[in-house]
Amino acid sequence: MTPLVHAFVAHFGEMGSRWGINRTVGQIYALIFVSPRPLCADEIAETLSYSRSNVSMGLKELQSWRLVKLRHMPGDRREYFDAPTDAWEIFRTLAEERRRREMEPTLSMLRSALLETPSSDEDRVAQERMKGMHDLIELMSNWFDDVQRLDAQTLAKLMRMGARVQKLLELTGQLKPGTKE
Amino acid sequence: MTPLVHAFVAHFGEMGSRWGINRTVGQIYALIFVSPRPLCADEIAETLSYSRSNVSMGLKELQSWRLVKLRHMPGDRREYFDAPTDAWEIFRTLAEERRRREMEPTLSMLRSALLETPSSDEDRVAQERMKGMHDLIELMSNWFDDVQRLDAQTLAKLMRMGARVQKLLELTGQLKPGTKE
DNA sequence: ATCAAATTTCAGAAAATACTGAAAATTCGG
DNA sequence: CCGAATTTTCAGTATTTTCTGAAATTTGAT
Repeated sequence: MTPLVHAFVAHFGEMGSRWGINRTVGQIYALIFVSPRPLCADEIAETLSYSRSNVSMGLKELQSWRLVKLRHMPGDRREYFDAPTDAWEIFRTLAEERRRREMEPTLSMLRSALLETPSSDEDRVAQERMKGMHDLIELMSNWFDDVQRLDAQTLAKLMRMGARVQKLLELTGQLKPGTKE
Repeated sequence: MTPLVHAFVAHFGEMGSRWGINRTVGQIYALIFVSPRPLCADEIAETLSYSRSNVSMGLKELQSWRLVKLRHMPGDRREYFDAPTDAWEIFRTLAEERRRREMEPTLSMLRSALLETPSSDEDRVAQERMKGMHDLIELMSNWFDDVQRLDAQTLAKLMRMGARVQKLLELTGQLKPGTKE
């Protein structure tokens, strides 16, 4: 590993826990991401000094996140892995997986909590707040869904417009501030 | 705790680790969020059966996330805590803190990695990929910044428009698909 | 200033998570 | 279908993180 790659891999190892993956998984991903060619488990284990079995589990985890893809090299039975390099594609995948893992379970818990008949004033207050949370999460979830369908270029343009989008829409009369709904 | 509140608190405890906070912190937050009045550390420790010191640390953590606010009750020297109930405000806070904790460190690592002179073809490939990642993270970061400034109502409207925003902007001629930049 | 009430700190215990090596299972060329 | 190459599983160990209780510190009313 060159010093440049080493620094990148180490950073992903350190950040891993903040991102909800562990050190090994972070480092494996980083290594595959910058590698000019697909890597097999043995090479990864060797490079990062992790046991073969740990790398195997890490690769499973990365596959479940859809962050790495399984490849086969002609005349070699080993499994090789590479990672999408298009940042937008990675972002889409991550957003989708995070929604699925971090938002959906909460959304369904909230949905059923809101169906319960409140047994006290406390419960009524609690349900009110859960309603606010539920509605926002649902809105965000649907928005994500929607926006996922735009192509990367359009999305990039919209992002570069940022808040100016609002001004523009006001002009078209589609978005009048101060109007309900 | 009523069964309704209990279910909510338990869910936040379980999801905590996925969200980058621990079980205690998740439960403390959930409890404060649905409570009709501010709570003091002792009440929280009592209700959740955690030690007083654990609750103290959890509250520190929640304050560092700006998810709970310190309050004082007249004639009582204990510290009470409540949480913003406006879902949009919570979302803004979370987005900002997550950017700060999960994106900024990586952005600065990438910035310095991109300043290095590549020592090989491997490094050149690695830098190319890091550039793609850097540019997207930076774009998202700036977009967040920008969008944070819009008021909740406008933001909600924009989200409800979702992908339709694109169609509308095409009409105004501000966003022509297939045009570079 | 004093002192009791309240909060924080921190070293060590408990719990959860990550990692390894050996054994089991799978895969595929012959 | 045999057997070597490869991957996966899993029980046990190591590491990290969380949690507690006791002691130290801070706070504010008198």
